[in-house]
Amino acid sequence: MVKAASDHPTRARIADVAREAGVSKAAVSFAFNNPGRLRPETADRIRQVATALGYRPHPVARMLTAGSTATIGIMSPQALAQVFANPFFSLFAEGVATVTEERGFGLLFISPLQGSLERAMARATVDGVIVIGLDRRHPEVEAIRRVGLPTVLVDAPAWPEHGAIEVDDTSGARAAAKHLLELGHRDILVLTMEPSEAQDDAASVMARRMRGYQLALEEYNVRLSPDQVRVAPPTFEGGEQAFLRAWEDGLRPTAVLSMSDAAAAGVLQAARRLGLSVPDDLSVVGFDDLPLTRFTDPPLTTVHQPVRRKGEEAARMLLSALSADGSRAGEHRILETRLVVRRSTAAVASSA
Amino acid sequence: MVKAASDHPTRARIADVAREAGVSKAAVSFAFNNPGRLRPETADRIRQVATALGYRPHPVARMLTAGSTATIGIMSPQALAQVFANPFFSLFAEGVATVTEERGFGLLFISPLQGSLERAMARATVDGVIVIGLDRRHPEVEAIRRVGLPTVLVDAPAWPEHGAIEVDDTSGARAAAKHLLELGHRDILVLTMEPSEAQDDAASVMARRMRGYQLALEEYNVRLSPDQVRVAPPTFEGGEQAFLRAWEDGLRPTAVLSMSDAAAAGVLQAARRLGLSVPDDLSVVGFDDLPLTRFTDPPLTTVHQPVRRKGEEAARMLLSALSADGSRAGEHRILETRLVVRRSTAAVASSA
DNA sequence: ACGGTCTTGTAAACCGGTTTGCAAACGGCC
DNA sequence: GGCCGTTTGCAAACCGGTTTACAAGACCGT
Repeated sequence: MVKAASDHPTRARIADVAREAGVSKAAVSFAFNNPGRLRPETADRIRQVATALGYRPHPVARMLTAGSTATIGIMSPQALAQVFANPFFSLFAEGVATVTEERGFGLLFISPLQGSLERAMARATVDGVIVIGLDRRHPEVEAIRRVGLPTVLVDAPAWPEHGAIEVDDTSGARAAAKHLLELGHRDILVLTMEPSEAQDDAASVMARRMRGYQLALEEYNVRLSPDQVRVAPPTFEGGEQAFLRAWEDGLRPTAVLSMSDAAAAGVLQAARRLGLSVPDDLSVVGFDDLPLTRFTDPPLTTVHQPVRRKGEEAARMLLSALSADGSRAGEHRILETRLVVRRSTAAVASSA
Repeated sequence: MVKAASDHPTRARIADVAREAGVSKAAVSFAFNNPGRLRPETADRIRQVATALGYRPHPVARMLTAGSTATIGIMSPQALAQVFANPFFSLFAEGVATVTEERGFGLLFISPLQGSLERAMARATVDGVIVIGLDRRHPEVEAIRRVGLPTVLVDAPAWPEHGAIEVDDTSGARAAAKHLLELGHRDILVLTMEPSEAQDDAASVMARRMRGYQLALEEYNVRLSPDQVRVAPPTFEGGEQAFLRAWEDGLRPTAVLSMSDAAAAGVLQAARRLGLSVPDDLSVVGFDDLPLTRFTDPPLTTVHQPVRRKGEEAARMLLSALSADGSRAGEHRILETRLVVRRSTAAVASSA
């Protein structure tokens, strides 16, 4: 292995400082971490030599003896580029970051390395992991578990020994559908986020949301044909395309239930292109209540979930599991969702 | 120091595996990293014992001997929460991530720890750093330099020995202003991102953009009163507030030059509230060309800068500096900007 | 002058791996 | 049977710090 290259010429080590200052390595270490053990003037001299040499203790070596990294990982199955492109993640990370930062912890993003999450996991120098976007079926999850790193699972039912944070997707989705039904809509297009195989896992976010929709629809005796459920990746383009295609296929829904705000925003755009007025000709409901709903025209009716708080709670749980007390070790929280009615929904037009 | 707590009960160490398999530590190491050195069946047996014990080599220890962390840092002076809330950063990080990930590097975010970037720096286990949002005046930059970590500075002139990536802010800003002037606008409100002290540094992004605006204005003999230059934090709310306040102060600009897209979007919203039609009554130009411009109504005219590519280039430069060849060590690149005219700008109304 | 406590510093062990140098066992060949 | 080259494994050194256990002086009281 070609070491160096990383440490430019060669950085000063503790031994260099010790030699230069005419003391032992231990003394140098004390000068930084336990100055009380040294005569003040000795400590000063050592520190001076250290700064003169541009010495900084090698963080990795320090971690090794400390036995902890003071860093936690956020692990997700997507490539990092996708993660950052997704405003949902940014918001979640924001929540995590506020608490880790406040407690002096670093934050490392763990994403598949050469396609393997496990490989990435093996290289990750973290004290604990927050897993998001991974349900129990993923084999990686079992791998993580075996490694025995403290873990909090987000949006997925956890094993009893680990913490978990979920959100009441079903109620939120149900409220969204009910809202449309109460406004008189019967012809509804549903936009889900991923192909339906992924929905088979009853524990997945999408399955839970779909169940919520269905619950409300059944109350009103409305049936959804398979044609009325379409996949729209949670992006602006995803929603735009999906709606346009549905329109081309002859569908003429009066309302859209989207599982993501981004796709909902795309639908807004598509509607404009088709000359449809929102909400007069078409009602649209999103999901998540991301900041981007502030930009849309009209402002988007959507299901709010406390994404940032989800991140905060996950971080707090994990940190508590790390700190010896471990009070919240196996905790399992479900946060609430609620419908936020803005201006993208209205009563169905009286006739065609 | 309370070690453990991080390693749940106590994870298996290499010595445990060695004892259990009846071999030496060296053999265990070989079984993973250099199986050729062992008789195949021995290697197999060792690996079996290892997985049985749930052993994974301690990544920190590994780093220490490897002499490299295979991780690079993105350092910014803002708190992480702000970083993730800022779509500009997300986009930049996206660029960085695509190349680091592809090359098998991890990504660590470095932000001030208890107010000190230097402290954060000291704890960061990285092979190199990409610095963004920090100009040369920051004392921390000198500190980093002393530490001698390979560095690439983004949006700030670098020292000769380090790489740097900039963007031609001035030309972009100038084109934006010129565009408005050609449309006949003479009464223009400028929205900058931070208080003016920060603009004093001629090297700062804001100063460069302001210079671009001024250059165009001078060409048309248009003067800006101090009142016409306002601070709007690069957020939706920032732009909204700033415009409303200007309006209250009696200003009646026909156009707005915003240094951020987010603030520009806020202006759009404010205009709507004031009953102004964009672009008929008010023209708005943003900066950066972030994805959010897709959501605004009307689509935002803005200055495009290749944010993602900036991230990619920065990462590539740093990685090249790390790899022994170091071909691009002291490189200094300036990427282009260009005006993207969409639908938030139009000729000034013929009269009042 | 002597034993006891405090101060100041050092040597060595340790964290958990990787790598080098050496040695025992093995096999082939003359 | 003796010599030599491979295989296969081990012991020990090392990465760069921290921490423990101990020692040498200084200081103190009696």
